[in-house]
Parts: sequence; C-alpha cells; structure tokens
Amino acid sequence: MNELVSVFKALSDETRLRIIKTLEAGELCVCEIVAALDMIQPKVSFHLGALKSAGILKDRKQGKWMYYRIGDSDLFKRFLILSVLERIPHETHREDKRRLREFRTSRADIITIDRCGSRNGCLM
Amino acid sequence: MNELVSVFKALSDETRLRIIKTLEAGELCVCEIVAALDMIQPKVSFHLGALKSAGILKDRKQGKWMYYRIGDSDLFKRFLILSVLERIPHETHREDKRRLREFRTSRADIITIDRCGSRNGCLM
DNA sequence: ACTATATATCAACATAGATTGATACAGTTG
DNA sequence: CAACTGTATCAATCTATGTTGATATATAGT
Repeated sequence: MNELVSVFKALSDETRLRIIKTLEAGELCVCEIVAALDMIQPKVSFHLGALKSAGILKDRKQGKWMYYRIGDSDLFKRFLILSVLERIPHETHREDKRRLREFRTSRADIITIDRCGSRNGCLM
Repeated sequence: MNELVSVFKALSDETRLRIIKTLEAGELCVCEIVAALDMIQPKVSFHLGALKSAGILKDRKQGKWMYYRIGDSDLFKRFLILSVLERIPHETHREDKRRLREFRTSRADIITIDRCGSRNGCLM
C-alpha cells in the first residue's frame, strides 16, 4: 500500500514527468537534464532523487558524471511509465527536446549510451 | 499533462486509496465510508471531493444522503483504479470491510445499490 | 415548527513537499 | 597542487496539502 502511494506521489509532479519524458531518449547525465529542462541543478537533483527512491529511475556513476535512466522496474511501474510517455503531448516536450539536442551537440565529451545500446534513443 | 498530474496526485494518499478499495463493494453514502474508515466526517468529505474532482469518483444525491461510486472514467483511469484495487493487501482492507458490514447491518435504512445492480458488490 | 441526521464548507492550524542560494565533495585537467 | 566541473546536500523559505472543530445547509421525522 505504501509503495503504491510512493509511486503515485513520485509521478504527481510536472517536473518529474518532464524528466521521465526526457529520459525516453535514453540515459542522460544530470547536466544534460538540467539543460533540457532549463532549471537550476539542485532542483533537478532533488527530483531525480525522488524518482530514484520511488524505484522509477536507476543511476550509474562514471567519472564526474552521474547518469540516470528509466529503470527496469516491475510490470506495473513499467506500464505507468509507458502511459506517462505516451500521454505527454508533443508540444509540451518539444522545447525540452530542442534544448537537449543543442546541449548535446555542443558537448561531445558527454557520451551517453541508452538502455538499448543505440545512440538515438529507444522505446524501452 | 496537468490532468495526468492530477490523477496521480489524487491516488497518492493512503486514505483515498482506502476509500477506493471500500467502494469496490459498490456505491456507498458518506456516513458508510466514515464508519468503514473510522475517521471524522469532514476528513472523509475532503478526500471524496479530491477524488471526485480528479474524475475518479461520481456522486449522486438522494434525500439527505450523498452516494459515491467509482466513476465510469476513461480506460486509463479505469486501469489505474483496477491496479489499486488488486494491489491493496487484504489485511489492510479487512478492518474497513468489517466496520462497513457492521454499520450496514445496524442501519437498514441506508439502502445502496451498486453499479451492477447487485447487493453484494461488483468487480466493476 | 422543532429536533435530529447527513453532508459540505470554512478557518485555523499542522505537516509535507518544492525551490533556491550556498557549500561541500569528488573527479578531472592543466 | 591549483583551478575547474559535475553533482549532492543543507538550511531557509515558500507553497501546497491534510486535519480538525465549528458551523451552515438541507432533508426527514415527530
């Protein structure tokens, strides 16, 4: 019951849904997410922490970068995440995607590999 | 996006999940829900209001009673509600169910008809 | 009309959650 | 090692949400 509440709580925030949608493109480091959402870093870290402790995101440290990705959660969480992904309107996400692209091309040093091993994002 | 957030927000509270689970038995009036959850009435009304404005519950007034039921929502909400129902552990719900039974037998004047027309609860 | 019951709403308060500037810390680069 | 970069965390603050006693309103029964 409490886990159920936690998962719903984690998903009931617009910033966190934007993060999830942004991570559809694959694994990203914090500074990329900061750039995509155009928010200050402590705020993004706070929400990443919330999503992680709800078991929705996983992280991985490499050098000075901390990479986050949509986690291999149980079926129910997976379904919720997919619903979120497909329900966020394109317009809402467009600017985030544009800023992410811009940042990533300007920063070739940050190499992220998504969960599918591809470099172009994956559909989980 | 905002509706998505509202639905998750409505579901991220233990009291509200208990209400949903209790309404699995079918349509109930506020005083029955108050008895089942063993909470004060304004509190229950507050949470019923929250669930109603998120489009999860519907209400119906008859005489001095206000009856609430799980609403005929869209497929996604329906799925979420079913997930909640099946995920709330039996032990958690047992006492609520017992108090409801007790109250209903002591109060034959409150006649509720659930969405299936049956008197024994329905599975949506 | 009077009393009792069912419910919603309000105001006051309590608690939890989000935001932000500052800072600490780890890792990297020169 | 000194300067820089990426990230987490903290304290202060702000905002949203939940809780409760009191009360208003509606309906019902006497």
